[in-house]
Amino acid sequence: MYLELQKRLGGAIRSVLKEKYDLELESVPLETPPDLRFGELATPIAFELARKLRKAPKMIAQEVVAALGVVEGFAGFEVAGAGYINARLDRGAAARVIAEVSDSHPFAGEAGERMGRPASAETNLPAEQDRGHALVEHTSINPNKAAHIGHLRNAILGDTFVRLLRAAGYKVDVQNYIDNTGVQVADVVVGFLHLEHKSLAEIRALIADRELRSRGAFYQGTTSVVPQTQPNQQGASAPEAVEPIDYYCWDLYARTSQWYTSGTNEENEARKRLRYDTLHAIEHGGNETAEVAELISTAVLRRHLETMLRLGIEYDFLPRESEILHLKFWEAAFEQLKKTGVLYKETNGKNAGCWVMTRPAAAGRPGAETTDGETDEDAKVIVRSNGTVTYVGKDIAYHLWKFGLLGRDFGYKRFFTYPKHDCWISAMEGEAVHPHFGGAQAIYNVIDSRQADPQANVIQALRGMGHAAEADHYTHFSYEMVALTPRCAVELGYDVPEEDRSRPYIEVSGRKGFGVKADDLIDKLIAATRAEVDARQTSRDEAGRQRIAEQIAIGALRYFMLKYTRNSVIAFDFKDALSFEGETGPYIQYAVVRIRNIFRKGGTTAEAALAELAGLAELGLYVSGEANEDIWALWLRAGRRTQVLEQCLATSEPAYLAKHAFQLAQEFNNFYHRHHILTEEDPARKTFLLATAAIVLRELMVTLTWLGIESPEAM
RNA sequence: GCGCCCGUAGCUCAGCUGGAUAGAGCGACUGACUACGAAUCAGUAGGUCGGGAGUUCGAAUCUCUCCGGGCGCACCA
Repeated sequence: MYLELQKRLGGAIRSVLKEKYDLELESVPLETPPDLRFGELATPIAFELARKLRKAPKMIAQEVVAALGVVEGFAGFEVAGAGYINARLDRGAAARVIAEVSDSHPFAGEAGERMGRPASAETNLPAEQDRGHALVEHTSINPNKAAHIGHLRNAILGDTFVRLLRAAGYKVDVQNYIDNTGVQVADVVVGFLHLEHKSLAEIRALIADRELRSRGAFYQGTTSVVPQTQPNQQGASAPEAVEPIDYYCWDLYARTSQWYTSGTNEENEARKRLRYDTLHAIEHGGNETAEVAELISTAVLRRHLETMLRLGIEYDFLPRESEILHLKFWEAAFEQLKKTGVLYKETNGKNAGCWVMTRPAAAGRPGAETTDGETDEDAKVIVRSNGTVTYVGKDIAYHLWKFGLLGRDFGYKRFFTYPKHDCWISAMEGEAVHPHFGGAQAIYNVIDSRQADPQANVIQALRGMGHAAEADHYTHFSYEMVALTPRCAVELGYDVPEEDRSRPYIEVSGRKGFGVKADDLIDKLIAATRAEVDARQTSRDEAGRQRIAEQIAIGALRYFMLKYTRNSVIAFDFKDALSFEGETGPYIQYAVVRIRNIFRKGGTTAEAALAELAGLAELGLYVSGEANEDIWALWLRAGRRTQVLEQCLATSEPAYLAKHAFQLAQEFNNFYHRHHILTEEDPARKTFLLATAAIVLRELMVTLTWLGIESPEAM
C-alpha cells in the first residue's frame, strides 16, 4: 500500500515542480514523519530547492501545496516547521486498500511449507511477477565435520533471502557448494587412515553403523517438514544411540589438526607431506584414498542436509568440486581467460612462470595499472608455476557456469528426497532426465565477509572477460561471523586463556573443535521450549506438544540469526539464544496464537471478519480521531509489507523484515491490551476491531512464512 | 604497510537514499491476571551517538583525521 501511495505522491510533486519552476527531478525524497500528527508521508524537498530557487523553504512549500490540489488517496497537504510538506492520507480509502491486499488463502495452509511463488496479489507487485532467474548459493560447509552455529547463520540468512526472492516473483535455484576434495576433507581422511589406522572396509562399516544407529536414521525419509527429534531415552526397542558421523569427524578433525604440529620437527614434516599427498590423491581420484574421502564427505553431507531440514532449509542442487575438477571446467575457463587477456603469463619477479590476473583496483589508489613491460608484483596468481590451478581459478570456472557462460555442464543425480521435491547432486555420469541448473541472470553468494577479496577477484575476472552485466548481478551476500562470548566458551568447558577473557568475543574454530554444534543447539532449544509447552499445554498429547515445542524452538533460532544486520558480529551466548521473551521469534508467534484464540473464542474466522468489514460504512471514522491514532498506526504498519520486502531485496538485508514482524506484533499486543474486542458492545465497532485482528494475523503469517518461521496452533 | 568492517543507554542491537523531540530488547525499579491465556502490557531511571575538524539551512548518517576493536591481504584450499 505504501509503495503505491509513495509513487503517486512523488509523481504529483514532480509534475508540480516541473510546471511551476521548470525543474526536472529524478525523484522526490519521501519519508515517514516521526509522529502521525504530521501526517503519514512527508518530504523535505523545499529545503533542497531553497538555494536553487532563491526562496525561503517555507514559501516554496506553501506554493507546492497550493499547486498540488487534489491527489487521489490523499486527504490534504500542509506545511509544517520550517518548510516540511506533510501529506495526510484519506484514511478510509487507505484502510480499504490495506484490508483488501491479500493472497488467495492467507489463513490456510502450513506456514512452514516450502514457499512456492505466491500469487501476485499477495505481494502486491503488479506487472512484476516474473523478475527473472536468480541463483542463491548458501551453506557450503566443508563436508568433514558437524555444522556449527556459524554455518547456521549462513544457511538461515541464505534460506530467508531465497524466500524473499521467491515472494517477490523471482525463480530461484538454491545451491549448496560442496568442497569434497579440499584440505579439510583430506585432514579427516588422514585421521581415519593414519591416526586410527582404519581400512576402507572398516570405514564403510563404521559409517553404515552410524547412519543406522544415530539420529540420522530418524530423519531419513521423514515426511514432516521439521522432523521429530529422537528422544534418546524413550523407545526401549531402539538400538543404543551413538554419535552421528559428523560428530565423530568433528573430534577426529580437531585431533588430526593438532597432530600435524605435535611431533618432533621431523615427524611434523612427514605428517605435512602425508597431508598433501592425501590431498593430491583425493583431487586426482580413482584410488582408495579418494574412495575414503568420497564415503566420508557424502555421509557428512547427508548429515548437514538433515540438520538444515530441521530448520526447514532445502536445496535444489549440490555442485561438488570433484566434478568441477574431473569435468574439466577449469580447462574451459582457462581458454576463455587467456583469449580475453584477463590472464597473462608473468615472466619476471616473484611470480615468474605463473598465469596471473590484475587485482581489482583498490578503493584508495588505482595501484594495479600495469604499464607495458612493468611487473605487477601485486597480481593474483591463478595458475602456479607448476601448472596447477588455485582456488580462485576454480571459482571463476564455477561462476562462469552459474551464468551459463562456460559451455559445459554437470551430470546430475538425485541425492536427497524432500517431501515435495528432490535435491540433485553433481555427477560424472548423471541420470538421463534431469532438471537444468545454472544459466542464472543474477547470483547471490552467501559467504562470510572474510572471503571478500577472493569474491572480488571472481567478479573482476568476469568483468575483464567482458561479462559486465553478469558482474553487475553478482552479489557477495556477506555477513560477519558468529563468535562465542568468553563466558559461553568457559561454560562449554573450553580452556580460555586469561588474555582472551576480557575480549568481546572469541572466534569459533573447526580446526580446534571449538564451537557450538548446530544440532546440539537445536536440541537444547527444543528441550527448553518443550519444558514451557509441557507446563502450559497440559491437556495436549505428547506428539502435539513436541510439534509445538519444535516450531517455537526453530522460530526462536531463525529469528535470533535474522535480527542482527549482516555486518554485525554475533557474540553467541546461550542466555540470549534461549530467550523466548522480548524481541524474539516466539514473541511474534505468540501474537499469532493470541489472534487465533480471539477468533476461536468469538466463534468466527478471520475471513469472515474481513468480509464483514466490506459492509461497514464510514470506515474512516474508526481510523481517525485522537482516540484511534494507535489503531491507525497499527493499520499503517500492516500496510508496509511489500515496502519492507523491497527494501530487504534492494539491500540484501533480511533483518528489516524480521524487525517489521516484531514491530507489528508489538503494536498488536499493545492494541490487544487497550481494546477488548469480544466484549465490545457496538456491533459496528466490534466488526472493525475483529477486522483489525484479522489483518494483523494475515500480515504476521505471511511475514513469518517469509522468515521461515511456522505459526504454532497454541502456545 | 595496504584494504574492508565495527565503535549509539549498564548489556545486546536498530536507526531507511543526511531531515522534525536519538529507538527497541534484555537487565534494574513500580504497577496490571474473577483471562480475547501474563512467552503479555503500562510506567520510571538510564545516552558528550569513540574524540576532533569540515561540508550543509540541517550530521548518529557524508568527507578528513586521530583513538580503540575485529577481519582480510600466499605459487593454502
